[in-house]
Amino acid sequence: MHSPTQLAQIFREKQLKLTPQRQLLFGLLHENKAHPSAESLFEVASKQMPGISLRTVYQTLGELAEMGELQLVDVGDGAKRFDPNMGEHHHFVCESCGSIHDVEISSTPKIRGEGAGYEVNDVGVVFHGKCTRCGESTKRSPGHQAKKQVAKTK
Amino acid sequence: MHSPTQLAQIFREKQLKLTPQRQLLFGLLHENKAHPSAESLFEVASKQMPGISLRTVYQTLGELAEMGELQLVDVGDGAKRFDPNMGEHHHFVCESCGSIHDVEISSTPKIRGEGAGYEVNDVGVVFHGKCTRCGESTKRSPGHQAKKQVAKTK
DNA sequence: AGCTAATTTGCAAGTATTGCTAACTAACAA
DNA sequence: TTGTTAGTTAGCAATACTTGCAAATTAGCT
Repeated sequence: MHSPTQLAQIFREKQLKLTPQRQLLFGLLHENKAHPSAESLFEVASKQMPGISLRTVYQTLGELAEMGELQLVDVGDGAKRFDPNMGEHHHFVCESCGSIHDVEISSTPKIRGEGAGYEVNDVGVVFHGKCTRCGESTKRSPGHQAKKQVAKTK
Repeated sequence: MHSPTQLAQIFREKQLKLTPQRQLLFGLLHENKAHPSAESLFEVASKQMPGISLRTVYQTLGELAEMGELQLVDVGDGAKRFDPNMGEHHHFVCESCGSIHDVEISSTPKIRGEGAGYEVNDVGVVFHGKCTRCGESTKRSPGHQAKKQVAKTK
């Protein structure tokens, strides 16, 4: 996604207000490689702006996604993740610690078989497995993080 | 997944009971290429066995998935889908009518970049776009089905 | 027919997300 | 600086999907 400064510009042009809530979120999302969920972003945002509403976080994330500034990532664990990296890439999810990493694949897969003729607008590839750290610790502890990131929220 | 007859055998061996509910579901799932959600299966099952509980459908689907008889497919539309086709394949979701089709891709993508070293256990590829029928009707109606299959439930 | 562990059910509860609306405020104008 | 107002925020209710729980039922065996 664009930098907070650029986003400010874009918002102004669209007659959208530059509220402190939005500015905070712009900053938190910028270059964020953690693939946060609305909830986890809310937690971080709350520290810097106590009282900010989870509803606002959802709202803003939704707007940014609609504007093409964020990519929605669904790794199948319930909550949607938001990724500011709009470049073509896919995701690796560690089934041990829940961390999500950007990955590049040799080439975006092409559909074959079954009649073809589909008009493909988007391809999502999600790998599940163990990340480097969790893979190593297999014979020691069952993962370096006690809980999956996802569970953190509750 | 195995045929209803084979499943019966497998269940017996595991001391699991062959209830009419299970038998019905075995039959409904066998060779089912519709990628049904628990709800949609429940609707169909209810016609043949009024009174069957949605809870039972969830229960049974969960058991079969755990036994490796069904594949869980998440296309990011809220409900999980169940696919008896355990062969290696991926999915195409029509963003117009919501239908899901099995697709084969030239080769399962391999991870490159970012340190690599991941232990990959599963790769899920989901294509989003327009299916043949919806692609055709683009200039006529907004899709051949009024509602997305998903919405059907509510 | 009787026993019992497995199963089914209904309902409450949990999680993630959106709809609605009243209160609030950024941005612009006077 | 103050006023105006359209755009925003925040809180809560409501929805959608799924699971936990406990009581009632039943398949499969003796």
